[in-house]
Amino acid sequence: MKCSANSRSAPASSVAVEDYLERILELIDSKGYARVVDIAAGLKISQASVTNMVQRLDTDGLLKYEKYRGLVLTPAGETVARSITRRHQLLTDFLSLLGLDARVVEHDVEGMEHHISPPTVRAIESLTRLLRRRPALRAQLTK
Amino acid sequence: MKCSANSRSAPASSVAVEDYLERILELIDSKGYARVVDIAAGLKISQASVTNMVQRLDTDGLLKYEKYRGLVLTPAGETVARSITRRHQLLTDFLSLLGLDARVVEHDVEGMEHHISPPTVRAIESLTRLLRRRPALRAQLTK
DNA sequence: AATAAAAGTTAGCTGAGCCTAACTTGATTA
DNA sequence: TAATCAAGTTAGGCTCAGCTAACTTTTATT
Repeated sequence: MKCSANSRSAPASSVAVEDYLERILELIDSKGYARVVDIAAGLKISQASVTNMVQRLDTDGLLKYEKYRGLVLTPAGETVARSITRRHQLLTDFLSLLGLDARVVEHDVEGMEHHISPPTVRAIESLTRLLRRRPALRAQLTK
Repeated sequence: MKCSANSRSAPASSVAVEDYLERILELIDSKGYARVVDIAAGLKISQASVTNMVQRLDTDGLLKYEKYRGLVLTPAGETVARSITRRHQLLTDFLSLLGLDARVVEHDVEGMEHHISPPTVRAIESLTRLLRRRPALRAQLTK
């Protein structure tokens, strides 16, 4: 067969989907629930766009959504959300260790986090540990 | 004023625009010219899509395009193209030094290259030099 | 020079993901 | 409890960047 592994699944979570799930997980972890209005504010998009996407994420089995009532992540959705969150945290740690400005870090991480595959995540984790373990290395980075 | 620096410019080169310019530069550097059919093959999209985009890039001042005749990059286009090419090369070198498989490197670089800003480029260059200079460090990365 | 093949273009369509405006639902409070 | 206001939803529209099918132009072959 042409398609990989699971025959009836969502179309390999796009950048937008990952951004939504990441934000939703963060809201749930911090406030206990995720409202449309907060997701919209967090992603700096309109509430209408959020409603739309949330309906699609429900259809795709990434969350359970009840009109006007609220939403919860499904295990599948939480897996994606945790994965992107981990990549976000890792890249933030890594770039920060290189001495980059927090604003640059945030901006670049937001772009990069959607594009690193598991082996690369592991390799950067390894490198990050090394840089932490041996602060002297960091001193050699200037210029 | 609200918009930055130059009032009448292209909309801050999207991922797609960067992909086109990168491919065009590579074709010009290797064969001396860039044909629609080769750009299409390189990016794995239809010739029609290339024609469309090339017209837009002309409008945006990133290349000079003459129907049926061919195209050349403008200085502005070449600047963008060289910048993305540099980022591509740098990320490829960097991830390869971490011991990642060539296919993974290629895939991830293609995603990441559009999202690293100049300070991050410089920081990763610095780190890459360090890893090259001290091969023993690389040995400590496994696990 | 005629014709066949390759390259390039146009027209029209699609889907993702955003928007605004107008409407509905639910929560708050007078 | 009724009115108000915040939150949520729907409808319709836009841009970007891709597609196919049909057509035109250029190049190559005979």
